[in-house]
Amino acid sequence: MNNVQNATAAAPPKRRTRTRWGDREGRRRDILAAARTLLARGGYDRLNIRDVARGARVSAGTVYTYFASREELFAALYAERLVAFHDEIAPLAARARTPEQLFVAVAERYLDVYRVYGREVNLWAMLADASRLPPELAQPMIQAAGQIMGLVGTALGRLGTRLVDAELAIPFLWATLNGLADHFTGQRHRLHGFSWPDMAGFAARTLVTGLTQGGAPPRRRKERRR
Amino acid sequence: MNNVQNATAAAPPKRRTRTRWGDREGRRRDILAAARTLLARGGYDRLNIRDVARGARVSAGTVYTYFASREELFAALYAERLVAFHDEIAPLAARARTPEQLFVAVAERYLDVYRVYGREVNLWAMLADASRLPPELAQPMIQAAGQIMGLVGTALGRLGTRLVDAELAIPFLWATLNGLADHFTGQRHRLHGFSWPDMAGFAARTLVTGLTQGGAPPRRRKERRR
DNA sequence: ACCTGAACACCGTTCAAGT
DNA sequence: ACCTGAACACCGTTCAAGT
Repeated sequence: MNNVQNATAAAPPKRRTRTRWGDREGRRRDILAAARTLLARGGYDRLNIRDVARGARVSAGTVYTYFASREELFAALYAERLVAFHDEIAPLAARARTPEQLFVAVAERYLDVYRVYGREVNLWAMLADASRLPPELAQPMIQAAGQIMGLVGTALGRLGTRLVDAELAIPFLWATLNGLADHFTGQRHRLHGFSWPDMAGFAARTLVTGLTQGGAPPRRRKERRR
Repeated sequence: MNNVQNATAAAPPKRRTRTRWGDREGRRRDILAAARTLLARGGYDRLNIRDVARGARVSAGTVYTYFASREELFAALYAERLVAFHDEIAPLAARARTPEQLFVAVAERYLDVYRVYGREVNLWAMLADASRLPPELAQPMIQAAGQIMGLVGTALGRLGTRLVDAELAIPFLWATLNGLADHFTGQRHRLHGFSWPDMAGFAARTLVTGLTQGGAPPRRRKERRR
């Protein structure tokens, strides 16, 4: 879906020189486009309202007639990115032949998302107290997150993977994936020498083994199945 | 000049009421104490240089004669906190009877560290390009981190836990622990209903199982050992 | 009705001036 | 020698004033 709408190159000047007034839709897109560019260049730190305004050819004050805050502007782009992420991993999830492959493919793509959107701001914290984000921005994010989880769940089902405790496994995987992404999008991983592919593969094998065979209380030591 | 450098308890007030001048050691402690209080109250966001200065009863400019930047002041406290963390978990690591217990105990304590120091700033990224942090601040952090890893390694050895690939397992565990801590110190975990003890226990069982039994390339399906 | 941009209330950091 | 605090260069955000 997104691909068609993104053909916003060479903005069409309906009016004369001053297309400005009236077209709020178009200006909103201009603002989002300028913000997207800044974000891609340097993450949340680079998302400067004055730069956004300059990029969208409006004044700083005008940005605030479209988005209540810098955080909200960010949230709008994040929601959009989650949908794109879903669309990216959908074919990969359908194609994966093992749960390990699935994990590696998803993690690989998630790295790009995290690099731009995941570092400084915790959007889910904003979602948690609902008052902070207007429903029209919160709802798409929640929906996209749900669809991503559904996608993974479906793929695991197709592969016949039986998780020990799916309810706990999903947030656990989500936290783990964030931890790995944080590790590898920062410079922290330079303190040891491992590459992302090595680590992603190792994590995939470890997690799949743990999530399909683990889960019994730690004391018992007979067989894995009685 | 002074041979007995370690006898710095109870700073001698050579001057009258204004002990201020001269005693740089003491003032450095004042600044760190003020910063520590602010940090405990609200994390990196609350670490405001003007507030630190006020708390230490010096001017804002003076802070910069002790620490080159806000980040460096933070780093000094972080290094200190890592040493305290090591001392906290040392007896727990010695007492743990299973690797799962070890993980839960360490993770539990780490949550407090992460809540204050781990959120906004990635110190390890600073460490990675060495020029950004002076050696006298970097060295204690690296040393503390090494001692913590050594502690965990020793405990695992005592318990007879054989990791599939210890070299990869350590950074993997570190990333995972950070991911879980981030999940539970933010508000994100409210989106599902699980408590920290439930999740910590689940993570412990999953990771121990995965790290002791996993690791083989995903295609082979015979026994765990040939 | 919609937009502008000066102004406000903050930051981290610097540096001439004081003692 | 050491400390001060005004000043600088930035922020996100607001709002009286323009069109």
